[in-house]
Amino acid sequence: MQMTPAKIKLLNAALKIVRTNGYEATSVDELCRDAGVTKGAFFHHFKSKEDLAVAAAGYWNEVTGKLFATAPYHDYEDPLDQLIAYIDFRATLLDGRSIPEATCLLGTMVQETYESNPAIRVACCGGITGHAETIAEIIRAAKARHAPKAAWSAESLALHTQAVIQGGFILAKAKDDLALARDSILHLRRYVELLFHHAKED
Amino acid sequence: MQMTPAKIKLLNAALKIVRTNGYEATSVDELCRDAGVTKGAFFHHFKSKEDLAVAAAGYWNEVTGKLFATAPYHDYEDPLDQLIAYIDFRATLLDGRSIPEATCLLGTMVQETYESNPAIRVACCGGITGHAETIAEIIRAAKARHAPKAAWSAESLALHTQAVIQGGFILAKAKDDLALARDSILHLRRYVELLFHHAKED
DNA sequence: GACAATATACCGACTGGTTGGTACGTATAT
DNA sequence: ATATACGTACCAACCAGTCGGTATATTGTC
Repeated sequence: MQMTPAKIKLLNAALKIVRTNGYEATSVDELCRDAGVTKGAFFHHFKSKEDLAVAAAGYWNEVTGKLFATAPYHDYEDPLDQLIAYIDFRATLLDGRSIPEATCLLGTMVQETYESNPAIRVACCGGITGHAETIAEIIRAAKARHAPKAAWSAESLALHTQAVIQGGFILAKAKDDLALARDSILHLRRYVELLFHHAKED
Repeated sequence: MQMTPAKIKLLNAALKIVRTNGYEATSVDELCRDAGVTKGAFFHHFKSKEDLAVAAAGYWNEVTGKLFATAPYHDYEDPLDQLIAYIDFRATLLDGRSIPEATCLLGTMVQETYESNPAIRVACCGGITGHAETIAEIIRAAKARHAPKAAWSAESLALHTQAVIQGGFILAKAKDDLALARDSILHLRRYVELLFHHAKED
């Protein structure tokens, strides 16, 4: 998708401001000010504020999709190693970042809009489940190799990884400390290890 | 704290509407309409909308505090059984409820307000960590009895339980299905079992 | 126990600023 | 000559919050 400078600047502003203040508290004027464009430009590219949010979710998926596609966890041969490395990678994504920079646009937006803005909810759902599916693939391979008889499903565990990460962000926001998100990711890592360690014993 | 009818009605309206639409999207007028009182009553009892949010967080802690204090998980003798029963109890709290009814006011509010409304953030933090502390006590006892040498801390695991629950709510909102929250709680249950099962082996 | 004084609980019209969105103009590229 | 990409001025609706008012309890005084 080829994008004009004003559109990209508006999307980047949305990523930044919405993650900081949420969707409802973000005004179109503030978005325009931050992007350095006018309202005319805004409504030329997006037919409404809701439309911008949906586009921002898509843009977020593009940006983070590339980040994960080129991340080092793919380099391991054993899918279980890949999974553990993915979890560690999620932890390193917190390093040196402020809370708004570390948190997820989709989780932030869907919390506010799930009842009132179906279009945004669907866009956020697509992004989260889409990413979870890439992790589910890794888990499927790990399960096939190391725990073929395990009772849990790869899809469910993949979604659980996302729940832990999102929940960690909420605690981090509440306590104003990303260390809480890191701690929860560490528990997640231990869970996965125990899960496969346990399966190997049988 | 003795409360006048209008105040209680406003707080109950806040619990309902904020969990549905979020803090920013909830207007004072809507709150008054739902509570069946006027704006005069609102600003008589609360000096601002932010003040209402802080009071609502306190009210939430009161209501849920009683719920957990009288919950059946306390009846077990073994603290590990209590912990597992607590997790199961959290799962049953999802039964027959709509998403707004099942979700946590504090997690919803802090997501939107952590940067812009410090007073609300602090109130949410207090509620979450306060509840986590009651769980940490149970975990401390369980650890002392069953896993005294374990590497993880009771406080950290207690916070992790809250992160999983909060994260489950986000996935549930995204997919419009509370089953996702239930699934994550089930993974949490398994994690705790593995954690203690593993410790006993050593 | 009568009466005034004061405080509390609530009402509803109003205000000034902000909101998302529109109408219309212009510059540039094809 | 037409479409795209903006800019500027503007608007009605809505927002949180105010203000002067009333009704009812509570308290102090004799």
